Amino acid sequence: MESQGRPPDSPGSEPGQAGSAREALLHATIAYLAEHGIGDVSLRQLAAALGTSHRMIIYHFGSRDGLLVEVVRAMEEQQRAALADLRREPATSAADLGRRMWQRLSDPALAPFERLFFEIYGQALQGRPYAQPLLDGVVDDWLDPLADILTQEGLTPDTARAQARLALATTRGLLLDLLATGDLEGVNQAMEQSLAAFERGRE
Amino acid sequence: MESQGRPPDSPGSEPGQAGSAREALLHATIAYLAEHGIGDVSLRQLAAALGTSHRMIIYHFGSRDGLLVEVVRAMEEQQRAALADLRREPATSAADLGRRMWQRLSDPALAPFERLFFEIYGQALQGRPYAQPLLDGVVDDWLDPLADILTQEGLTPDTARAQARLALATTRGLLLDLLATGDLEGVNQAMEQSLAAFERGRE
DNA sequence: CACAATCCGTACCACTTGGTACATGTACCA
DNA sequence: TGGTACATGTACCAAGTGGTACGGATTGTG
Repeated sequence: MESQGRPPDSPGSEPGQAGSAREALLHATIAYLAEHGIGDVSLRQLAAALGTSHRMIIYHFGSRDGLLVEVVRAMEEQQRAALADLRREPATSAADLGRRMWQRLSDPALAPFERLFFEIYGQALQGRPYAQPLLDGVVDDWLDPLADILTQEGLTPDTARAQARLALATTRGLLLDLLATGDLEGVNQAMEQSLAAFERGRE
Repeated sequence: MESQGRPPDSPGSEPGQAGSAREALLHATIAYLAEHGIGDVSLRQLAAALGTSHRMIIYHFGSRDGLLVEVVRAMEEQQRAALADLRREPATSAADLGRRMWQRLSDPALAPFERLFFEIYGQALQGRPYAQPLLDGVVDDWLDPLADILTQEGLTPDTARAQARLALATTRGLLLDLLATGDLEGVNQAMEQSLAAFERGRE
């Protein structure tokens, strides 16, 4: 008599996971936070906006922070998926690959998520516990695949790693700029300079 | 009979400003926030930590957000002062100047302030009103002086501006990396690659 | 002196917070 | 049919929130 009673709402979810109501709630939360930020959102505000009660959030995630942890985790998964996407595309050169990736990231449609990313990043740097999971791997998870691409271009492992780190930092720095100023053209020029300098170094 | 009564505690402050008690409170606040972040700090916690009462913060700054606005403003002033410092030093080349500036910024002693900076930046991107003053000029205030330095090196105004933007973004991106990973050596290597690439482009 | 201004503390308020207790509904299985 | 786990709503709580009212020092100036 170890499993009786009502199963989770929809049986089509991974084993060990709670039901799909939880999943739906999680994704709705991410969409909401992308628009409103994470800073001033209370259980009740959030629940009301999501059309449920704060009790449900507690039920599914244990606590407010429990929910936020899951949000961060889900966002990391999204990032990793984007990275996998990127690597599947056949690209002519590393620089061109960078160009395409940048074009993707600078799409205004992604801005809300990037704002959320930097907000949580900031919180994580200040030690807010729910945000900590983002910090682990926020750099390292990108370093290996980026360095891979660059070693395939003929860079030595050490240079490739440093260059990967640089590319990541440049991208994030320019995103920060873009989100603050909205000056897409100016930021694009800066990115182009960076890529051009890299190409010049390759010859 | 327009100015009678008790003057501010210490007479050594700008005219039109409130007294030095206010100033002292402000600086103590900055020091405190650098250590604890801005996210979860309430009036009362802050007042207690500063050895005063929350009433005093309201008295001097009108509201919690009023204080935070002043904190942000003061931090901007600090940034501008650092920039002025930087430009006063005679430097051999733009790249060397960049090296020295980076050495300064990557000093662990500055980490708390940089964490605070990025936290507020994140809040500003989400529209938190007190943080908005940081957003105006967070890029532009650096662009002109940096572009100046680069035009003096012989770059055309357009390239100088783009390069300035790039340098700023790279610096901030690498700081973000450094604060998350603590890997000073790795980040230094990336910065060195960036500066080397710039120098290579100059020949 | 009396007045004015700065400065600061105590007490209080209405409201919101995260979280809990408990009852209830619902769908499944034995 | 009755039990059980999932799911959800209502009511509640202690604690903390930003902010105000008000009273009182302190320290100058006329």
